[in-house]
Amino acid sequence: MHKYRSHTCGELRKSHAGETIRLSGWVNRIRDHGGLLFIDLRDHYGITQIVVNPDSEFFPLAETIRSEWVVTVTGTVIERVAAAINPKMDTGEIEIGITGLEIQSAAKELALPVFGELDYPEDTRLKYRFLDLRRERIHNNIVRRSQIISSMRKRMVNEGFTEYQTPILTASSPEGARDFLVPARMHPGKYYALPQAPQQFKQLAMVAGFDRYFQIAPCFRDEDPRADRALEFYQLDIEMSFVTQEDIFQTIEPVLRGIFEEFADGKSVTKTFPRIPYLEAMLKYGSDKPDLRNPIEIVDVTDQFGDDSVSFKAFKGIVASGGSVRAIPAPGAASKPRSFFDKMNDWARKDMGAAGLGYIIFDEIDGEIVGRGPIAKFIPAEIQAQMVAKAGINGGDALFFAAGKTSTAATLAGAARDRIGHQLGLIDETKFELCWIVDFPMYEFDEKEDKLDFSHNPFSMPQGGLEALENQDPLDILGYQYDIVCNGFELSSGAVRNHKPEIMYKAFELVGYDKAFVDENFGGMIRAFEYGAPPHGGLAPGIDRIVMLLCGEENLREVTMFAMNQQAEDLLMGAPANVSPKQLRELHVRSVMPEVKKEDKKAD
RNA sequence: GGGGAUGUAGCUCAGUUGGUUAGAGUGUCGGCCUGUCACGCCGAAGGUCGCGGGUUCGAGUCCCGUCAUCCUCGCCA
Repeated sequence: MHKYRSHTCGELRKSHAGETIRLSGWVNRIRDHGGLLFIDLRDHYGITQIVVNPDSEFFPLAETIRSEWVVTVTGTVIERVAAAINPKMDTGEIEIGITGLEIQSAAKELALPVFGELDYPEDTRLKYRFLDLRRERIHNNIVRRSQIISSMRKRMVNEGFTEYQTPILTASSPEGARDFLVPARMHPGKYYALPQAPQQFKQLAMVAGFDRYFQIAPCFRDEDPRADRALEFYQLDIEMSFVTQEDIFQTIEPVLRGIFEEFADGKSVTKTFPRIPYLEAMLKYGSDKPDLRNPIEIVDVTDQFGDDSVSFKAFKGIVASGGSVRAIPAPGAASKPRSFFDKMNDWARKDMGAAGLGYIIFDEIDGEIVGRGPIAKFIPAEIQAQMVAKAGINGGDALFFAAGKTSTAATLAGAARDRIGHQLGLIDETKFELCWIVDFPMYEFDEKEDKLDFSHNPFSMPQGGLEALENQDPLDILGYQYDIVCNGFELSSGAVRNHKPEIMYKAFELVGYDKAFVDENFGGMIRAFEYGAPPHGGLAPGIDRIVMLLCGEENLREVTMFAMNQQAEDLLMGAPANVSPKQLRELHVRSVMPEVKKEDKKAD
């Protein structure tokens, strides 16, 4: 018999009764009846109950065993009597009568109990990740992640894509996120950068004639992490040649829908992804990553508040100065207490930094819809009726109002839409609602820098091409740029690329970068485009976020085997860490520590 | 860097208007227990109430500062 096991802990059934077998695993749980001892033995595959009788020579040893020890058990498969069957366990119809026991590895008192579904502090979980990962939920998540990635590969290959690798040590590129840098030992003072994405490489692969590229690509961005954002993450990176935006949609939508359907676990998945222009998304949902499970749709009521008959000065002033007012329906909110509306207002002021949220509550009285609330008296019934009609609401509903500069009002309205949707329980948790957001603007005005900037991806093809760049107001130019959004999370970003050098130079010129800058920073790609570049495009769905959604989790760490905390520290491995002076010398690097605040300065 | 929440036994938590010796569950240790599967029963050990200062006759509780963790804003083309 094999030294450690003949079967796994999830394998044995009634049909094995009478066989002599050997199992190895962790002790999940012990029930000591004094005269009779039960051990639940767990491995990756399942749990099997071991029985030890007091007349067994191994009884004294078995009594010393504790949770999470690793043991090897030899024994006979016994069919349980009817009363002893545990229908909750796959192996619940049998148990193992022990004839041999070997302790492979004992365990200290646990810093983190494996058994049970309790929540534990993140730092403890991360420090003892090897224990945490033994726990059923996260263990299953990690396995599911592997299955999802495996399915992605299979689907991509079936669509005629080929997987290629691109460098991890590459050149820093300006714009975008902060790069992780790696000192170049052989080139004092110079640095490699870890790729934020293999963007330029996959485009170069297209120029090289490979077509239909994909990669499970590791990406690195040195920015502060969030629940849905990590320093290092994986993209299903995709690029195709000789394609229009429509070709890309037709190719990728089935892949992504297929992945979601395969792992949705009973939740419904959007059949045909709606395509929502960016401007429409910003108006109706106040976000470029709308949660379409939320039925609320925002409407613009700037004209209503601008009407001469309205005397609500705060909003009239905003309208007069070119701002906007957006109305957010709150279905059924009329029955909510005053505190519901006050709290929304407090939230807008405190969390959103807004002046506040106006609101009107609408009641149906004798067949007529009548508004009430602090600002209702400033708005004539006729104007209120226009708002009701525009928002498509009824008696018993309310309208919140977000006012300000158009972009500010839109964003505030979007945040309010999310909040109202959640608080009124309008979010259908049984759905994956996917959509394309299309027609992103090429440029936006950067208020802080007081200059024009790329709003999305500088390598995208502007709609209208060179002609648009030369003749249109840059802020009106749209790009062949698109996102995939699911349940309020941006899953993917992509574009038809700009493969013409003259359009590239012009696109950069508009944001203040001259030819020399482009040549210096994107020299490889520009050069490539001068030697026969195919029209091409692609996108890059974020694998971690997809897995997170499909596992029903709200944090990437729940689907990441070895994760960092929010301070970007690996508490298990102790990264980042000091290195020796010798290592630094070899790299021609010296640390310059930040200045310490005065009161902290203490001799130690 | 800003905002919010949290911090009490190995772990999960309770702890009232400030008032005697800070509790429970679980785990650990000891005893009992032959059909449990969150086994049960009895007992014991286990605490810098995150840390520092202040108010007070008296602080886990109130105040100030600070640290840590998470969420979030900035940031993430």
